[in-house]
Amino acid sequence: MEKAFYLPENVTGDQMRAREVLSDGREFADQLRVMLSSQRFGDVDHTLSAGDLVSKILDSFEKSLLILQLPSSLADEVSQVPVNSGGLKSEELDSGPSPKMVKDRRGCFRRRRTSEADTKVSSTPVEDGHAWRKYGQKSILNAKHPRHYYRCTHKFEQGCLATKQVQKTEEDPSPMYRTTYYGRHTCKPNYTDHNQFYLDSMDQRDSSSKSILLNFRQNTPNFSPLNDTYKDHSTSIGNYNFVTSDHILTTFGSSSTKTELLSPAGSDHGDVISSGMYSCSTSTTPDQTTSFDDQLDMMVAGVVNFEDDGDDLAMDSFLL
DNA sequence: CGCATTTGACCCGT
DNA sequence: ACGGGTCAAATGCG
Repeated sequence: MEKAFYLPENVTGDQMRAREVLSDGREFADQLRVMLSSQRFGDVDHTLSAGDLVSKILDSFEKSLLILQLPSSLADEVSQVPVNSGGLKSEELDSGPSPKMVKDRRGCFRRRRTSEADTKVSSTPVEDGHAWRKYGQKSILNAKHPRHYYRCTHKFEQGCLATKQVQKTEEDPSPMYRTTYYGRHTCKPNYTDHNQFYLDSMDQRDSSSKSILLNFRQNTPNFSPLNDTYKDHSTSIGNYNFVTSDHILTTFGSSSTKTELLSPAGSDHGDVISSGMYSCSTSTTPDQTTSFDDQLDMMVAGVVNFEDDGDDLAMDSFLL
């Protein structure tokens, strides 16, 4: 089934709001470019303020994308709200946990409807660097093994609605694990998590540890930042910057894992944008000092394109 | 003792 | 009615 990314009619208000937010992002990116052109990397204080700007840019993108995807994403979120979130629930909260009333509320959640799902199949259970808490297990019809249900550990602290399902499939040569992710991680993992994941993915060095780069740029065919120089050093994890060798990588956006993005489920623009991480990598070597500024230009240009032509996002993705 | 997992109940969509 | 997703009490574990 194909998911409509955006329906222009009846959403002019959202469109205008998205433009406003994207304009903010463009302004922040511009400020960042000015900042970076006046100073080079290596200054700790400067890096911190640049990080603030990156966060603001990120926030603008996140908000605008959320606005533009409101029809579907909102429906998904609403579908996960307890049915009895009205009078009955508040009544119980006021009177304390009465076992019988609590029992009556069991399972009173609407089932998730058709939301975006990313599926990954691997020979071992996926280690995606996120903290999951198991909340259920079901035997599935015509399946030899039960399905396991996980939610983000930070669901209640940070309202993160990401969930995943893991099912062992009976393949002939060896058992495979099918992991299906629902929703995006809106939580902020701590540095320890990130560092551990970073180390893990660097250790594994297999196909699942490849990074994906979503580069905001115009359709300029002469620009190819992903030459061999970049391939071995760029790793993107969550919202933080990582320097590997002589490269600095700035990662935008939150995502559950990189490998999720490689699944067929993210084949259209809407899915990729909604579930992906948006990153921009560059080098700090002297002969490539213009790269970061160029890419910031392209990131801004991508926003401009978006505003000029809402249907054509003019964004390309690359595998590193 | 606090947190995670297990497991049967409960509810929703088809 | 049934299958699947989620809740929450019971249980396990460090």
